[in-house]
Amino acid sequence: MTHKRRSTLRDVARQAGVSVTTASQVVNGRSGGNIRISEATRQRVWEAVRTLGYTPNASARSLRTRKTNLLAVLVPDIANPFYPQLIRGVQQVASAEGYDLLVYDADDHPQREKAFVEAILQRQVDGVIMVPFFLQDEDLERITRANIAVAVMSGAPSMIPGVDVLKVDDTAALSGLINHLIAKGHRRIAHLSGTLNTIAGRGRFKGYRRALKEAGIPYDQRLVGIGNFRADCVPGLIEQLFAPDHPAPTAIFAANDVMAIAAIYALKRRGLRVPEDVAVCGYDNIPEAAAMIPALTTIDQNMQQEGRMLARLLVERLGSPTRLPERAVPFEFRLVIREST
Amino acid sequence: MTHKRRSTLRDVARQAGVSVTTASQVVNGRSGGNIRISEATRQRVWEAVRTLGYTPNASARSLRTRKTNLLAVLVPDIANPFYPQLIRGVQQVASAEGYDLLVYDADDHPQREKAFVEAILQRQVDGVIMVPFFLQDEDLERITRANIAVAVMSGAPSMIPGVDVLKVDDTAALSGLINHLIAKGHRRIAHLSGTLNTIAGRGRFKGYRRALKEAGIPYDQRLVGIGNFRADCVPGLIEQLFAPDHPAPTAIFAANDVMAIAAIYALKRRGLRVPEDVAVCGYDNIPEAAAMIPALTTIDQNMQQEGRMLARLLVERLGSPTRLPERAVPFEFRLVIREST
DNA sequence: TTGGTATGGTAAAACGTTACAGCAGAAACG
DNA sequence: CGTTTCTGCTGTAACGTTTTACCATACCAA
Repeated sequence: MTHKRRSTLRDVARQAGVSVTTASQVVNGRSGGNIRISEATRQRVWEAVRTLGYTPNASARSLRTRKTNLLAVLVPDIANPFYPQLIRGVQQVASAEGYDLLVYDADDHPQREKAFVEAILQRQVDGVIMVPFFLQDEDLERITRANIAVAVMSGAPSMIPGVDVLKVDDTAALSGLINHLIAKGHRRIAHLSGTLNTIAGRGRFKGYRRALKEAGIPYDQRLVGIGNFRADCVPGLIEQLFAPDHPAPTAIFAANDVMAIAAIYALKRRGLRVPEDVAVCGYDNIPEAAAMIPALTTIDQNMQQEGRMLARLLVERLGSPTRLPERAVPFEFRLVIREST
Repeated sequence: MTHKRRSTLRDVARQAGVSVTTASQVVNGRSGGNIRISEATRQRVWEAVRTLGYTPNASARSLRTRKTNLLAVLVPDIANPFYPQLIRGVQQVASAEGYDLLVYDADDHPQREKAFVEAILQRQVDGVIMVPFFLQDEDLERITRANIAVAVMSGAPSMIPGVDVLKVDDTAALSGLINHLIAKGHRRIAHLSGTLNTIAGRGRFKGYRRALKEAGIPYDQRLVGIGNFRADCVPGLIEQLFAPDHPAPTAIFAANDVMAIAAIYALKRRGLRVPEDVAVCGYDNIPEAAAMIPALTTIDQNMQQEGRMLARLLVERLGSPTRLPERAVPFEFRLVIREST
């Protein structure tokens, strides 16, 4: 069975008895400048559009206008509840502005991030939003050189021309969190780190060390477990932290909520109570954090709103006729103290 | 600052001293049929590609070939941990096959599902994968008429020509689950339903009623709370279920894990123990289900693998020169009994 | 009349690819 | 040596839009 050809603007024009140009102008709702079309022809064109079931061909349009109306978003691990929230936020403004969204899940593999770069270059997307874990500045520059707008969420605001960044400056929040633990009397505070070759992983680790230093607590290597932001690594790390060769921690700061929650369960399975025996806190404030028992103390970054902000930076840049200077927007953090500490 | 033009196939051809046609053939790695190109020319073309940093323009290519290499996936609620897993599965095979992925989060709004249809029609995506909650058969037909391959995950296998379906026939699993509860001695089994105008919501509700009937347990309207698949509705529903005007349930079957987990916490906050006082089970087997305490009894549908299967159905259909008949692939369920029952 | 200026349109050339048909030259064959 | 058959390549026409420049007519003022 051969499919009947999808109707084009030419068909519409013929049907309405006008030129292709006119049909195009009507469909695109042009009116400014010296484009004038009588109400009567408008009607006829729309009528033809309706009877033929015409839908514009996005490829042709993009080819001509050099605009794809496509945004891409790269996340390190879509299974982490943090990122779907971010994506939702991005999608809300993207779709309100007429953009569709390409989503790439790097699944924590560096080469998938690289592949992302290649893909968007071919696709000629209008803009990208990324939470890069492995990509270097040179990769970003390659993208901007291809005239693609970029907004990144990052802790290292390495000002690349034309790249907007949502600046994750969580020093204050991290200090607040650690100080909160200290105020509760904790001295042996452990850290479950994220992947350390990522910016977020390093940032949180550094924040932990800095806050300890400020409080005059010596750093103890045995109280740090190097993890990967995922739940699966946690049981093993807890094992290490509570090894009998050194005094056990009384509090744990995990690099994200996913690990913190996993830690709480691991502790419970060892017969330890949270927060009575060990206090636990996380980072992200994912939905589960508020719901669980004990409710998790954490740092909130309202991911949905962050997504919206990133998308907004992007569409502003895209909408502007002149080349905007890059911006660094700091993002608000909130220390959310709940039952787990 | 005006950007330097991105180089095209013409530039490559000129640089390599060959025709555009030849350049195209080399880049696309054509060799079959009567296309023959000497090794020497090949080298020169690739050399030119490299020095010019040439990247094919996807829009132009799509326009010409009528293939976008784009797949779209529609999910009802990306914040439900079930769907990111599905998306990941889809992406794994999609990207292995050279497709990029458009993701649409309906956020539980019917009109966003409608918008999805419009979007993919314009985009001329090659195929779509959907978990439609509100869309009707006629919407699907509209999509197939536009020559777009469709694979849906659905419990109502309404055989539309050209639409593959991953058939969610969970009757056996549901019976197994309820029978497990009955075997444990439960008679007053409550149900926290999902949104009832969705296929999944109705299906699970029906399964619950059927299983009760088979077991000879009378249906009690007061043991059913109409929910929405999200955690936020649960506390109120628990309130109702345990209202003093009727005997309280001793077991709860929630329409998905997200609600089941919320229910467990709501019960704990009321001072009830799970499973000693009330047994709770869910549906989906999201990652949290295994990790939490008490670990959740649930029905596993291995979402990542489902995503892979859906994507595979699609790419097979796309790869086939002849029009394949629609297929209905049943999907395996597994009753996962853990600590919560 | 002449010229100027709105008004409502149209023709043709892009945008960057790929598909199709064809065409030289060399080699093979009788 | 004439014909056929490979080999390796090229020219041109699409694909469906939007943009630019231009063209009729009609109307109005001088």
